[in-house]
Amino acid sequence: MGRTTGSDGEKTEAAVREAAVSLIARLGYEAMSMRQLAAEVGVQAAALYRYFPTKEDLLFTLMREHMQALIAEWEAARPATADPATRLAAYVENHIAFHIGRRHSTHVSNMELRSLSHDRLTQILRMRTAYEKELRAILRDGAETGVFNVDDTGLTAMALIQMMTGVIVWFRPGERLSVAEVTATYLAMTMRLVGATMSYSTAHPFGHAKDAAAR
Amino acid sequence: MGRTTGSDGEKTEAAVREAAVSLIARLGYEAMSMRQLAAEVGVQAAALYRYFPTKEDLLFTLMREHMQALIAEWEAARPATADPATRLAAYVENHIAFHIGRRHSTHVSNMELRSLSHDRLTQILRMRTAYEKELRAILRDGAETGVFNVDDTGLTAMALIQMMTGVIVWFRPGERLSVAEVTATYLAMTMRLVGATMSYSTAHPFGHAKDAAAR
DNA sequence: GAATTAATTGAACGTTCGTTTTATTATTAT
DNA sequence: ATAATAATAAAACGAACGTTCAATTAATTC
Repeated sequence: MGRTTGSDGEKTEAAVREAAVSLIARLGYEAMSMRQLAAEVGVQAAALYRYFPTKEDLLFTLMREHMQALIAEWEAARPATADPATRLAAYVENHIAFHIGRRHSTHVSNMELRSLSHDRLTQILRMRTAYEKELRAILRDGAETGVFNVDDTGLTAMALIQMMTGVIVWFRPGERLSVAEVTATYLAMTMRLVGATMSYSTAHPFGHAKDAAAR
Repeated sequence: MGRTTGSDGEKTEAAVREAAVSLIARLGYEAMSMRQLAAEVGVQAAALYRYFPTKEDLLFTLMREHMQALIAEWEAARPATADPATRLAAYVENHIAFHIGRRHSTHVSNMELRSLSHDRLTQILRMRTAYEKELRAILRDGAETGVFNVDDTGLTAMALIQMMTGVIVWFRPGERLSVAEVTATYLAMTMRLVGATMSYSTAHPFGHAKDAAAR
């Protein structure tokens, strides 16, 4: 009853974050109790409040960092070229890689939005909108230069994002398909969907035969 | 204190179902309390237990009837033809119309699966799989007869369903786009996505110019 | 080595939860 | 009318919830 030998604030906080993402993804935010989370970390429930003032603060922190990481990875992967097809290919590849790599975190950020307060919901949605805006810009450029055949930029962006993010619902690493195969197939579907007529280059030119060109 | 004048079991049960779908869609299953639901119906919490033995029974009933309705509507809309493109068009149109018309119910059935017991989860997933199997069969027939260009039937089916169902996330009736416009655009995207080369007929040939043919 | 700070425990708080029980009233059948 | 039944209210149950508080021990600083 008191401080535990070898206890370390930073390690405990990291363990709490990790366990929380996993538990919330599996049980849902409302269904996960602070006592359950504490047990998973190997600590008493009261100890959690040293790191997160409330349960909602914990949820918000997880979501904010998820969105920040998503935006940061896209900014790192964004190609310098102005060619819409190449930019779209990079967006698809980055999006799928990120979401497959962070399935639990994505589940949390997509399914638990209603548990946030109004202000915090607005913050998260702002980040999401900023990320989606990048895709809309690519589609618009492609439509204007005639390399894409898109009816409605906004609608197509939403459809593509739903399609791509949906990969986490059914994809399980190590089963029938590899990440590279899934990415290649989604890339091909995306290019057909937007009616891409020109070739495009990809960040992984030697990964798979289908990567090389659209049609 | 006692039976209320004008009270009627059937009406109360219907009111409970309706209020439950709406409340669960808005707050989530775990976050909705039986007292909240009762208040929405205008009744005491204890009265709910006359119609549903437990909260989970209520959830399961809502989900089962949602899935049954989805399958029933598809069986009613399924065209007699063997032409894959026409069948795919009918599937897309039916799917989007159903999900836009039952946004709340869809939200419940898609987001609250983890609150079901193992056995009941299995039952719901079985129905879902049966429905998705229909789409896979259409894609397979199209791929085999050469009218579709599809890499992976199962993956494409999942991608299409995620894309189509995702419409409920952003679509709001009475805003920028009409249901007919959304359906037509999704149909066009679907046909490009599967690489359809032939024309197809639709159940709503006069609804929109884009309905008439692929490309 | 003493004082300070960091990390945690254990117990408790008031609230709310799903559910049950019992009594009471409206409706229906006889 | 009277008996039977259907539909509810009111109150209570124990359990679990998020959170707080005081005490206690480990690590760090001086």
